[in-house]
Amino acid sequence: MKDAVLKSALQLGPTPRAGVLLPYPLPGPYDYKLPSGVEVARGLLVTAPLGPREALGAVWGQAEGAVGDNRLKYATPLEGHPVLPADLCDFIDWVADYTLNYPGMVLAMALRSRQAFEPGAPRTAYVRGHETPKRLTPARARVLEIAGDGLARSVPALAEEANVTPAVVRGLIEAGALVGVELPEFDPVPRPDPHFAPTTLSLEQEAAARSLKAAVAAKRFSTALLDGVTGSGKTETYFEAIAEAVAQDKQVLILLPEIALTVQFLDRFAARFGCRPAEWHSDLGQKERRRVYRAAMSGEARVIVGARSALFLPFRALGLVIVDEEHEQAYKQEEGPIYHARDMAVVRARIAKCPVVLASATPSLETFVNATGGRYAHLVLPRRHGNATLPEVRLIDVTRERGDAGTFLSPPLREALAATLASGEQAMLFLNRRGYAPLTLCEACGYKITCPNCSAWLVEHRYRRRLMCHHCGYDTHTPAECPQCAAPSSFIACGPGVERVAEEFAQVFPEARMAIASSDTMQGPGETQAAIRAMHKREIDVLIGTQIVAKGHHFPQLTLVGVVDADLGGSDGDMRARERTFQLLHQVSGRAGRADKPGLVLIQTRNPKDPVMQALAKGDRDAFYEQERVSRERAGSPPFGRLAAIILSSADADAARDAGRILAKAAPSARGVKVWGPTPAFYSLLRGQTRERLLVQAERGVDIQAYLRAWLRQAKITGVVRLTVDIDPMSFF
DNA sequence: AGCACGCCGACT
DNA sequence: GTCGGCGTGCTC
Repeated sequence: MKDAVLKSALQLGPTPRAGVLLPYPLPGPYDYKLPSGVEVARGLLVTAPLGPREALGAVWGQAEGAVGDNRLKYATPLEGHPVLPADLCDFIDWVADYTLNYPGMVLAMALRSRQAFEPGAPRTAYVRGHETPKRLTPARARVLEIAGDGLARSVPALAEEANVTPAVVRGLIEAGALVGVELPEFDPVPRPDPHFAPTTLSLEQEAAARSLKAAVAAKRFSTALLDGVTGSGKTETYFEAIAEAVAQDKQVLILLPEIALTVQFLDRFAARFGCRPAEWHSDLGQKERRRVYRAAMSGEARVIVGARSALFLPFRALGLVIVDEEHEQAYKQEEGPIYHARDMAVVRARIAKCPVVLASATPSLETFVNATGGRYAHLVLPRRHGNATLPEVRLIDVTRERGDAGTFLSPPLREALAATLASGEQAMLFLNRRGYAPLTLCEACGYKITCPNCSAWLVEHRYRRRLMCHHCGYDTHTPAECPQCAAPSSFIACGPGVERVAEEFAQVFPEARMAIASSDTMQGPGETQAAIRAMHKREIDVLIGTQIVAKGHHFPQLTLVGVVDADLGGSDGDMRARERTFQLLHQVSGRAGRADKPGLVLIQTRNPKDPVMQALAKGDRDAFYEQERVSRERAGSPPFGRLAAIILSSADADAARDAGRILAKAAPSARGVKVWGPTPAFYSLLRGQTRERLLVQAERGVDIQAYLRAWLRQAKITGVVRLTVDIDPMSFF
């Protein structure tokens, strides 16, 4: 086969040459010969020999010619010559350039599911043939009767319907009584119907929807922030934009921050459009992956909901991109090529010349600045849908209102819980900390139990009777005696985790029915759903949980939310800490008091004067954002300045530190650029790797990528130290 | 990313 | 004397 290709190439005139991008960390495309007659088309998928192996790659342009002709090997187009869309190729180049990654490694994200390109295995189904078998047993008769309706069925389907073994069906095929017909590999992807069940929108929703639909109809790049509190109906509003795009025969990409949310989302989508959209995320089965990938590439899949990686799907006719909960941290990819999916979604849309909609109740400051500054359209949905009112938020100063030592529910919170339970309503306690206690220390000598692989405390998980590292998964049991001073059973638990709050709650309210929801008490999403269902069915009165309960669940009877410790994550120096705290607590607060019942939110804090707490108590989001904007502008922080982090990691601690020093010394001086560090990363030891960080801070107009490229080109980091660049890091550490 | 080539310690 | 450690370099 391959010989034939080679031979024909030699005989039939000139051999085309092409630059082929391969999914490896190579500086650029490699030159290959193509079989004669094959056009050098950007995006053409090929297999190409690279050293000892055969790699999947894509034609990226004309051959460079730097490598001698005699050394060029043949790349072979994939069967059917599938071509990656031009806008995807441009996007890949752009991302590589922006994130300072090898283009091949970015291409690798688009080619992740290799199987998607292998020739499809068509399914064979069977219909009644002309022959009638000589021996017509009752089993055979049943099969033939079913097949008599002319509908093509697979062997297992026929066998099941006729209640016979597949062997009977095989026998009939053998006898010619059933004949095979080839079916396409997959059933057709259902097409969302824009007119299936249009929603009645409020006036504000209607106005926003009209604006979004106009943007879709304009078929050019634009950006809009859909800004509305929880329950204001953002989803229904952007569904109208989706309806418009589908009606225009365009494809839609909806990004969600995590797959856990999709089940609910898929159902809502189906209620509006008559079928579920296609899904794309990391734990999709191989077959489904292949199906969705191909359907994206053929244009058959109109709407695809996915996590970050869906940005790299080969959409044939992308007409709208939606980033829901655009402020979510989960959009930041922290491994491999580091990128922010929200920002890349904007770029993807710009290259595809289509609108992008960012939706949030608590936008990132970057997006807020862009929207209020006029760069993005700012569509505001000011009210909750229906008559539901926003909850009342009260701060509890735990430095004054404290209970007994070692308790975490203050007297006012206990009173409110008691009142809520007495009135037969539901409550939620929120604490963004898994496990029983975040720190275990020796009472005798002060020794703190830490992870051997990471510079982090081990967290006690009392249900599992383990001490666990939340960074690398290391776990162990509590030692019988202190490894430092050998004092027996001297360990005490410090601080609260959800398990400990649940324990205290059960002591105070022994008759109340409660459940804990945390990513580790739950055995996967199924159990989370169970806890949430129990809450819905009122089988429990109180749900105690981590962030997992903060997102997207509507409990009509939930009228009280207690935030056990609002001061977590208040690490000063991180410019986004306040913003994040605000976003999280706002989201949690939004759980209280829906469906006409007034809600109450009690926030326990040691700093009631803090602007974040004040903003929450007064319900004045924009004043808080404005204050944050000013402080960021003053500090030259994003979006008023640019940041990049360089991370040096190595199993050899000294090597990482040396590399950091050498690199810092080699930093070129440039106008408007400051280089900080090296300093140990916040978790300086992570999974056994020592990590040093340098931070580049640049003024807004500086080409920070060019600066980094010039710097890193001359300072070669070698061997055991790995260098990673994080453009637009989310924190300073 | 793989994989091969190439120089220094504990084994048949 | 060899087998094998992983450090460096190459793949069109």
